[in-house]
Parts: sequence; structure tokens; C-alpha cells
Amino acid sequence: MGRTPAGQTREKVFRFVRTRLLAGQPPTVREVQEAFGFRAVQTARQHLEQLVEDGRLSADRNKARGYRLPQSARGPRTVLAPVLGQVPAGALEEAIEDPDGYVPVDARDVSDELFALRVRGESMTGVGILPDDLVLVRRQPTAKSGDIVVALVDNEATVKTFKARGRRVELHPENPSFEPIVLDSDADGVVILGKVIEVRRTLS
Amino acid sequence: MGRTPAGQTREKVFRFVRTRLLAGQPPTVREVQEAFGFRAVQTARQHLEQLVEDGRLSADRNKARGYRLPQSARGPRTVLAPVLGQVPAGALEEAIEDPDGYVPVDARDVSDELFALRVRGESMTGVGILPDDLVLVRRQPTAKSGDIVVALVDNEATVKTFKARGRRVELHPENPSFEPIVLDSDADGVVILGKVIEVRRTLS
DNA sequence: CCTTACAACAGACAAATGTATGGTATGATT
DNA sequence: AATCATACCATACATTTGTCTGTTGTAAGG
Repeated sequence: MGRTPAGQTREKVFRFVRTRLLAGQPPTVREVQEAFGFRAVQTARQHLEQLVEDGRLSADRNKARGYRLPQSARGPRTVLAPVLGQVPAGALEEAIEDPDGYVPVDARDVSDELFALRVRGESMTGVGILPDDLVLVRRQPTAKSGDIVVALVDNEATVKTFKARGRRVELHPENPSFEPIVLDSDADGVVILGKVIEVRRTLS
Repeated sequence: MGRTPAGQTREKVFRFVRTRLLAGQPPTVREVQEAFGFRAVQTARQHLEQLVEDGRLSADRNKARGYRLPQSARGPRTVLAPVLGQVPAGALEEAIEDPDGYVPVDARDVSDELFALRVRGESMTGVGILPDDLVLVRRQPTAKSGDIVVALVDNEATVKTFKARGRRVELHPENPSFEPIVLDSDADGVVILGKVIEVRRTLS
């Protein structure tokens, strides 16, 4: 009966199970057994039970593939946000129906409606938003002063800093080469699509 | 025996299963049965089998909780990269074991080993990498000239642009207020932890 | 030497779960 | 009316899988 130093094998078992769980395929006790070459089911089971006792795993008793990650160890809830290429006039709904792809996002609030947009132009370089960056947007019809928003101006989606100035609304670029857009909040000229909550850039 | 319009129930079954799968908890046939109040296991099974035949699901035969999402219907393969707070001298392995959290990443290559690091300092503002940004890093021991890398200098992880200059290695900041670091590639002074493949910034 | 603790093994049982066979009812089609 | 397809039910069976009981070997401490 080969014997391994204390706790060493258990650590590997934990990683094996965690990997499988994160991949969405909870393992059975016997799959753990085979993965480690144990000749007895019970050996695998003892490790698993010990991990549960240590709080590193949780278990649905008497259920097939019943081992889970406890709430604490669990990763963030991930949702997929559609990546939109073009957002022609008001056609946000349709654009969301036919996205260019999806990106995974850590869902803080599952009720949030998210989408992603690729940035065009250099108007926001001053705050580190560069051309071709991807902005994650939470849909909302209004914004607070200082928020970076996606707004529909002249049938085109644009990323700007939102400023409320009395009865007016200003959309400020963050680049001295560009001019602010000033609009009457009553006018139909301005439509807030949502607020930018994250910026992503892929390198190379 | 109540009867439902053609295909209507099946659609709901599919959504139920998909939701469970995305949540990492594959359902059993009987769980589907109960979720829809079928009085026969077989009813649930027929729906599931039909979905498999339609290519909307795939199945591991004779396995508990064996229904899966087929590759096509699956979104981008999402993996979770550990977010590291501190990376003390060479202790990358240990740091990965005890992360501050995880972020979802679209895994182009599953074999890649990824981790995330929070940026400190303003040395890379020139390329839009600001303090408190999160950089996603693919572990690799070498880099090409021009790559933005995470390197270990004086027991501290730092983000810089990598430049090979003959027998020397240079780590360039992207901010005129900072000085490049020049090192002998032979010396132990430089350890490349990996290459930055993505930059993320959360707003507000 | 004795005790204790741990890692692993062997064999068996029972619950959970996938699968099969045959039947009833309803609607559409011919 | 006859036929066919679909949705559903009832029951049984076989495999997978979780769980239990008891045992062996090794290491550490008294």
C-alpha cells in the first residue's frame, strides 16, 4: 500500500475537482478514484469527505456528482454580453439579436442588461480609452454628471463623458482636439444608451 | 393526459437544461421530469433525446447527469483567471493558489496559463494602462521585442514594454517621467512572468 | 512495545439515475 | 374512417454511483 505524505494527495484531489467543477462537469467519486489510480473507491471518497469537512468543498448527499464549490470558493457568476458592431438609429434591440460575438462578464447584478461596443476614434484617449478598445455598457436611459456614457448622436453611437448643465446636456470628449457636444435635454438629439462600466483592450 | 402544442414544451425543457448547465449543475432526467411535473420519467427523457437528435444538446450515454451543451451552442469557452494581489519573489505558484478572486476570460487557447494582476503606478499611462487597471497575463518565460510583459524586478512584479537589445534586455516604461531598466539577459535580475494579453478597467 | 493517526485497500449494499417496452390520448392528414 | 405523428403515462430493469463495514501498512509519540 503506497502511502503519500500527509495532505499532499488531498491537495491534488481538490484541484482536480475544482477544475472539473469550473468546467461544468462535476466528477463522480469513481472518476476521482480513477484519475488518481486509487484501487478503492473509498480512498477517493475519504479525500472528498475530508475536503468537505475542511470547508473546501460542499456536497449534495446521495446525489450523483454531488460535490460543489462552497459559495466562498466559487468564482464570479459569469454572463455573456453581446458584442455589437454597429448601432444604427435606435436599432439597439435588433443589434443585440445579431451580435458579432460574446464576451464573458462578471455579473455583479444579474438583472443588468449588458452589451459591448468597439470604440472608434480617439476622442477619449485622455482617460485611457483608445480606438478599438471594447467598452462594456450597462443599458440605462439616464446618467449622472461625470459618467462615461454611450449616446446616440446623429444616428451614431459615441462614447463621451456626460455632464448635466442646468437644462442642457453636454457630451465631453477627453481629448483637447475634439469639441464638446452641447444639447438641449428636451430635444430629441440626445439618447443615452447606457453607461460604460468597463473598458477592455486586447493586445497583439 | 394533458397535451401541449408541438415543440412548445421542448423549448422550455431546452432552456431549463441550458440554464442548469451554464450554472455548472447538469440536471438528471428525473430532475427535468419534476421541474415540469411530468408523471413519467420517459416523458422528460423523450424531450431530452429529441433535443439531442436536433443537435441542441449532446449526451454522455449511461452517465449520470450526462447531458451537455454541444460545442456549437456553447458560448466562448470561458475560463477563470485568478486575480493576484502581490507577487513576491518567485512565489507565483503560491500566489495563484490563494488568489484575491477570479475574472472570466474568453479562452482562445485552453492550454494557456492565465492570471490577472492589478497595475500599480503610472509608468504605462502612455499606452492607456492606468493605475488600478487589471492586466491579464499569459504565463511564458520569454517575450518578443515590443511585447508588454510582467517581469520580476527586485522582487516586485512590474509591467513594462520588453525590448531585446543584443545581449541586453530593456524594460521600457511608457511614460517620459520614468527611466528604462537595462539588464544583462544572463544576469538573474530579470525574470519574465508572462505577456500581457488584455487590459481591463472597471469604472465607478 | 503500545497506542494513535493517517493513507490506502477490499468487498458489499443501496440509492440514484439512465434506459427500455408497451400503452393511452389528441390532433392533423389522407 | 383510417392512418400517422406527437405528447404523455406506467412500470420495469440495468447501470452508475454514493455509502458502509472492516482490514492492512506506515509513521510518529509515549
